[in-house]
Amino acid sequence: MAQTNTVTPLFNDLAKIEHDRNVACHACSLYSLCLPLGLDNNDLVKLDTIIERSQNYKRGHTLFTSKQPFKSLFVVRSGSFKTTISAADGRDQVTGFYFPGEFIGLDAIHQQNYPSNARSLESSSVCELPFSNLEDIGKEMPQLQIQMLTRLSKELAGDKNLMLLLGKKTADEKLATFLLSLSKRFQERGFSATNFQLSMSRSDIANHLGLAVETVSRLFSRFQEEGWIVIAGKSLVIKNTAKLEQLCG
Amino acid sequence: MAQTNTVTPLFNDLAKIEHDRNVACHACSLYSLCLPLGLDNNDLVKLDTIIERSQNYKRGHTLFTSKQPFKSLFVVRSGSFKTTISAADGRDQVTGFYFPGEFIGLDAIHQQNYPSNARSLESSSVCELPFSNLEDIGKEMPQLQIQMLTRLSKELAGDKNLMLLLGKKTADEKLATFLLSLSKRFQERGFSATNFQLSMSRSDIANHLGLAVETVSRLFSRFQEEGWIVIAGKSLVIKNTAKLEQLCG
DNA sequence: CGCGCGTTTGACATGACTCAAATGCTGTGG
DNA sequence: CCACAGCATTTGAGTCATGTCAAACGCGCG
Repeated sequence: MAQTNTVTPLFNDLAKIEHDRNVACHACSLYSLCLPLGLDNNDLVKLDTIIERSQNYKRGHTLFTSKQPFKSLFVVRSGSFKTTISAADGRDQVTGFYFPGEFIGLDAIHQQNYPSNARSLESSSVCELPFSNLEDIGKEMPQLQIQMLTRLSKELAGDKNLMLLLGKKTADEKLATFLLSLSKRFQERGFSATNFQLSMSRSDIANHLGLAVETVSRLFSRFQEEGWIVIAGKSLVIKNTAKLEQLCG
Repeated sequence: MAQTNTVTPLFNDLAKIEHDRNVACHACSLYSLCLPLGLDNNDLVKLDTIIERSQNYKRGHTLFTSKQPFKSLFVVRSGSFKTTISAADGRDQVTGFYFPGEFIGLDAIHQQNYPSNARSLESSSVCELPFSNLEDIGKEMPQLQIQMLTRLSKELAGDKNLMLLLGKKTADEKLATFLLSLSKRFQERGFSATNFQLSMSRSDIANHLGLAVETVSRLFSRFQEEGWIVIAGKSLVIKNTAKLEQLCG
């Protein structure tokens, strides 16, 4: 249980990370998690001229939908987002949740229009990378393209694991896996691995994990009865990480 | 029903596409589907010196497993492959099937070891791209990196659709979607969209779709009773594409 | 402060799984 | 070339995890 939360607030608030639109990459608190990692100073300056920093969006803001032409990639600067794809009949699947430093729109690079939809789960902001520019400067900044390849590959590997989750895991295993995945990502961002806010709704979680809302609700209740977590609305405390790891399957 | 099968054999045999190890990219029958697309002549010559063409593997050959260090990407030259990832307890998920011209190993770029396993489903061969080299020549052949980005993005988009399938679709919808996906990929390779061989076992199909083998078997039987397909062992004939499309959900 | 929606909880239904057994196919060795 | 062994596939019967329907609750937003 002995967590080393050096400079960590009790509850994360990703929306508060960075609201200043004028912070350059080299001064951004996300520097070590974000795109510019590995770029030299010259390239960093170039990148700063390309990136467009968004205003602060409120909850439910649509970054893009599958009907819109692909123009830009986005990196979350603060807050969080979800992406979804829609079947012909309107059913949709939450394909991912995105936190500061993570890319949104990587699945769009190869085509005219975004194949998915992206919207904010809370007060949020992004850095926007116009893609036409990015392609042009590929030759000038090969290191940036390597970064892009790395990011794409990482998301791909994550999605393969989600396929394992959706295809093979039980409801218990799904939720345990999901909670630990969130935990790890919060920790990577310097927040507590055991105390955080779920910015997404129960129904978003259920949808993402291929479950019914009611099932997720029941699981939360049972996990709490068992003493593995404490859940109150959107606030989550993980009390028994080892047990959850064991549950992951 | 009026299919225009111009130069198409009755049944596809991907294993027969190209067995000559000495065919250079520019002369390869897969040229238009493969990596070199968009490269100028100079780059194509360079690429030819980098690529290593494998011998002909037999069914069940392991290209790599998740324990091995990441060295190369592979492009299927003939035959077909499946990739899987394994959970801690040994359960595994078939994450994809790969046909001539398609990349295997893209999810490995960002890390030391392959995160998944790849093995051939039939007599098969590959072109191997040692990745260290590829990274070095990124500057020289930016167009190649764009191709890589495009491929990665395409696979990512495909995987998002698989998440929709695994998370939201019924067994009927899953199988219909799967069969049409195969159909489309065969057609892209110049084969019949309605007559082909399933190189993967029922249990591979079941696993990939998040179903039990018995369910898949029953579905094949029922689809046949309904007159939508004719299935005999590994040979499939699609009789009613429209119905399957309607079933996709 | 009150309305509305998100969440929780309960009761019941069912699609798909598991277990079991028959059948069929494939590759191998005599 | 055929016979056999072993594995893949099919088919049937019964169960179960999770979904669906319904209703109460309560938090958060306006």
